[in-house]
Amino acid sequence: MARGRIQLKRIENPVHRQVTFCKRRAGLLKKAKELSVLCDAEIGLVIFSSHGKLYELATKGTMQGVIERYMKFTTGAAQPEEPPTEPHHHPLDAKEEADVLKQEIDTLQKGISYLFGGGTGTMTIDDLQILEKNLETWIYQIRSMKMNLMLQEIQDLRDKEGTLKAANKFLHDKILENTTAFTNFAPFATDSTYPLTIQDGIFPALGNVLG
Amino acid sequence: MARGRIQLKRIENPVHRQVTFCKRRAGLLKKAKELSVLCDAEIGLVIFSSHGKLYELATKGTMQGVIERYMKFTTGAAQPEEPPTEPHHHPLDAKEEADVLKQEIDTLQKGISYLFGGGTGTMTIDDLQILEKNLETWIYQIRSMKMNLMLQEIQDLRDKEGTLKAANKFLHDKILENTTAFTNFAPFATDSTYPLTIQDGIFPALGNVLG
DNA sequence: AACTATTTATAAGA
DNA sequence: TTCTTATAAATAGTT
Repeated sequence: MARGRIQLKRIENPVHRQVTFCKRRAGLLKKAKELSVLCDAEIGLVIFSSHGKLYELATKGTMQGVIERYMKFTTGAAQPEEPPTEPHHHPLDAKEEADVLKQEIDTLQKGISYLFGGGTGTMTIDDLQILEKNLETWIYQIRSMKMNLMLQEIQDLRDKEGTLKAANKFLHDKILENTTAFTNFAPFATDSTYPLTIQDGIFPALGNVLG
Repeated sequence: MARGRIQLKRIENPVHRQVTFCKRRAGLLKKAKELSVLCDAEIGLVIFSSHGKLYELATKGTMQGVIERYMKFTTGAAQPEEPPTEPHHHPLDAKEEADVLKQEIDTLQKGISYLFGGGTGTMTIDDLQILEKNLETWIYQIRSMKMNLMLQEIQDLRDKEGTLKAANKFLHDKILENTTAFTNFAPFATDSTYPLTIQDGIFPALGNVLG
């Protein structure tokens, strides 16, 4: 970020890499601390250097606390949706798929780095071809499956919406009818005409939805 | 850091705090990724906003992997924490996730550009192979965008469904109420009680939906 | 969400 | 490593 840009790729010179690691690590830890203080956020940051050394930061408590909170969050949030009534209510976790793709992309990126980084022969054409095939297949299969599920769910919801709209209109009309009949034939029971007024207050979106 | 310093303390104004959180969170994630790539480090970063929302970054694999490595490191040669179920992930906002992936792809594309720019200028087999992958990332980007739109539509339809369900139940109850009052006070108008029967016949899915 | 004046971070050099 | 310094990035305040 100074005296010339740098490419966003692994620094090959080990001395440069080490220096940059020191500087940027310090910067990153500082930034993390600042964000935590300024915005009242809990942050856990773990850095393993390429040599395997560990650097860590946990604001608001210990790293254990952050990890536990993370665990609770990830395992807890994934569970609570499982309505057995509908056949097409699979949780659409794009996250899981995204993680898979992210890994593939990382692998691919590493392959490219090897390829033009002196050509030390770690990645062959065949390796890349296999990698590419895998990625292509993965993307196609996962996307295809997910797309089908999503299209199905959209269709189901649309159908349900239509049914509900029709039912709603029907019931609405019936209330009008009943109210009219009621006031015509039994004016002494006018207290039962309030629903229409209350309804508009309770469901302000109703006109929008039914209109 | 711009247009005047800020105190290193919690920002009291909630709007300012939220804006700063967004900006600095993006900056921190970017810095973390850069450090990982430049210096070949494995980084796990977990951010809980003050409102409890989770943001995470794991370079080189999953957060589970980082946590396990951290555990192993801190507890010496302790057992790697048993994987609870799957490397489950919370349903992170799809747009957010797509943005992250878009950045990954941008990085990948930048690497490809570098390869082309720094090369001899002629297209080798390797170059063509990488170009092919570049095209693939474009496909992915387009699909990612489409997925976001679909997820949004599903959410909208779900919201609408909720509104309709509530409105429907309300109207349904009102009909019951009216009908009861009616038959109590005006038994001569029993023909107005038919809706409940017809309703079940016309909308067989209604019970399912409302139940 | 953009813009821009400043502050910060940092790459290169010593 | 650490210091310096020129320059790139980040971002606070504003629109």
